[in-house]
Amino acid sequence: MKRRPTIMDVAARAGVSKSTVSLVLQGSKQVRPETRKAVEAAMAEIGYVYNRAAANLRSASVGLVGVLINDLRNPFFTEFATSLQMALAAEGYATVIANADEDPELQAKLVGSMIEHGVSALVISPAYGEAPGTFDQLARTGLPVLQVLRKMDERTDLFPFASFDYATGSAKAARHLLDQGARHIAFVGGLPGRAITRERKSGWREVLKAEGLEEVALHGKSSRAFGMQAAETLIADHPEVDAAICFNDLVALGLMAGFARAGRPVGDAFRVVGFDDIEEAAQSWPQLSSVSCDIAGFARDTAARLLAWMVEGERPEPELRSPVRLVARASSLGTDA
Amino acid sequence: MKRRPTIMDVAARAGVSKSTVSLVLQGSKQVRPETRKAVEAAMAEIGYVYNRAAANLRSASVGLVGVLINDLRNPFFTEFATSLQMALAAEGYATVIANADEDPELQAKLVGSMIEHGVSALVISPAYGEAPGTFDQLARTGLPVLQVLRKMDERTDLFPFASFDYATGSAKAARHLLDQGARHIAFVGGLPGRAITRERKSGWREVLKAEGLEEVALHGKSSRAFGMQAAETLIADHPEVDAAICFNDLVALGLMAGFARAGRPVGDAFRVVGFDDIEEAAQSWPQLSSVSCDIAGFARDTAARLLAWMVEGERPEPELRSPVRLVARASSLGTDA
DNA sequence: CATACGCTTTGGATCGTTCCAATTCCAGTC
DNA sequence: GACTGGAATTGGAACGATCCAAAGCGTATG
Repeated sequence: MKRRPTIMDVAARAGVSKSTVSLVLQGSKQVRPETRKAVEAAMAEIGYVYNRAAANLRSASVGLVGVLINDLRNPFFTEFATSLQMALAAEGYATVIANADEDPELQAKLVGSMIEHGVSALVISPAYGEAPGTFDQLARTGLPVLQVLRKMDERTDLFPFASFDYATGSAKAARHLLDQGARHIAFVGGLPGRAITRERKSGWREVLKAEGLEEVALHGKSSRAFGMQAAETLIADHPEVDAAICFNDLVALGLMAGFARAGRPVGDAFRVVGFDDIEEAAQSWPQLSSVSCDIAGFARDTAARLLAWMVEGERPEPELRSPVRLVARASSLGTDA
Repeated sequence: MKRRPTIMDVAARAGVSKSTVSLVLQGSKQVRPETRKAVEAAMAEIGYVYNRAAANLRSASVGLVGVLINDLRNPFFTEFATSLQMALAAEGYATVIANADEDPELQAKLVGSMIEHGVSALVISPAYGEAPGTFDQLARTGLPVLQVLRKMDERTDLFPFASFDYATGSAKAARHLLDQGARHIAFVGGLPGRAITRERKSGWREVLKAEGLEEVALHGKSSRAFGMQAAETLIADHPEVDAAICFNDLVALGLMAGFARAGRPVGDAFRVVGFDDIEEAAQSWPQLSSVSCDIAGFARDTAARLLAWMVEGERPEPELRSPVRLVARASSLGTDA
């Protein structure tokens, strides 16, 4: 088993000093082109691979960004993570993605592991729950840390927060359903007590209040399964309800499947709007109306804000809300449309 | 801006030498419990964080595994990656996940980046296409590399391969559809010419040949959108077809949505079986029959094989096929069932 | 009281890179 | 031919951990 070649081996092979090799590696323009060529040839010949650990030891590490996601199985978050990775890759930054699986303890472990591995910044969509000291540990490192999509720590001066303007989206959805003739709009999904549930309900609630309409809300896990179950509940216990805003598209798709199973397909007699506008929303039957969050664009903005912070030292504003857009499709417009 | 504390600072604070601190970090049992306590207290007080780069420099790096996935947006692969990460985390290994986005060049860059960051092993579900020298580069490093789910490099002695026994699954699905009374079974989805498409078709083809039945196959991207389009094609051009085996569940769900849109819901007059048994299969309407690949179990097995290789030096067998299971649901049994 | 023996602890060398100050090189000038 | 100045190159120190051989310490043994 031969050991991995180092810049010393490259230097010997190319007949220069290790310092010169280092300069070539850093793309310095003060080495003569011929020397550079020779060094590069030597590297190729002996199969040299850069040892970033050694480099990071000497100079403050740059170039590795940690992305920690509460639930990577949710396509919305997957899309965010992969878009962010691509945006950062375009700028020459490597990314490590990890999945906390909604487990605050695992999340704390992963944060520790990322810091140990020398990430120079962190983007985190936190898991809810008791995370003793995770954010204190982060604060102590002084690393740039961005909270996105969810907020665990209120110190947004330390950990700036960015998300979407869900409240306005929710209001848009409610107005749209009223325009389509709905009179009894339920809210379905979302765990009670969470900030994001409050936000996604707030616009709906205000519109209903303004119109003097009654509020029906069913809370639960944000899954397809809960959506199906909610369909049964609505049909049995709230027959007057003729439309629903769902916490997210997964719930909405489950709800539509539930109505289909009961022989009452969604579209004309019952209208549905979801949240997130995942890819599948445009491909379901009927096509699902949804409050569209441009997650890829959001990921690009996040990358830009993070880089401005890392490179220019320009601290982002503590709280940012990206605008959302209502995409009306057959599930709220009716199947003839 | 204060610099990050080192073991020297901890040592000074605890009144011991740096070597002792190092022993504590490594959990050596030859330090006196009281000394350990003192060191741990000192670490907590000054907020010490371990610098893994420095450690890896001295001792051959252990504990970081790279996971490179061709398409992380596909829930099947997301499930694999996250399950693998959790299985490895349970053994104390950190994992970095990256998404090659079906781009061989990006894949080559990511492989390079992972090696630079000192991963001690790699699990890769490769993107198809020209990847000049990516695997040669890997071979030179001598790292343990496992190919999973897809095979790019035929040198399975160097890069052992593991996947599912799709051929048998495909045969099971075809037999099942015949048992349900179908006579004209189409195969839908999968890009032509790819090994995985051949595998997932082969069992179907053999069964049809044995029964002397005609083969209809529609190839295309493995997406919902293609499934919907395929539904139209089948209805228009192949009205005799009364069942379909789909390349994966996404295509099957799209196909079902397409039939629903055409007013011909799947279940009794037309039967469908998919591949992968993703979570959504059990939650669609009608529920989707699927060739179930126990991806979480597969991920656990992969972790075990990888660790045996890394730790014991026990090279895995070059090719492994995990068994699959047909899960029959309403989409093939009929909606009354 | 000297010796031996575990159990703990320790100083120095080391890993592969970058940074810095110093040196060499080379053409141009007086 | 000596001197100058900028460009190119170089050797040594440094980064923060681990590893190793050796030393310290307290107790049991002869």
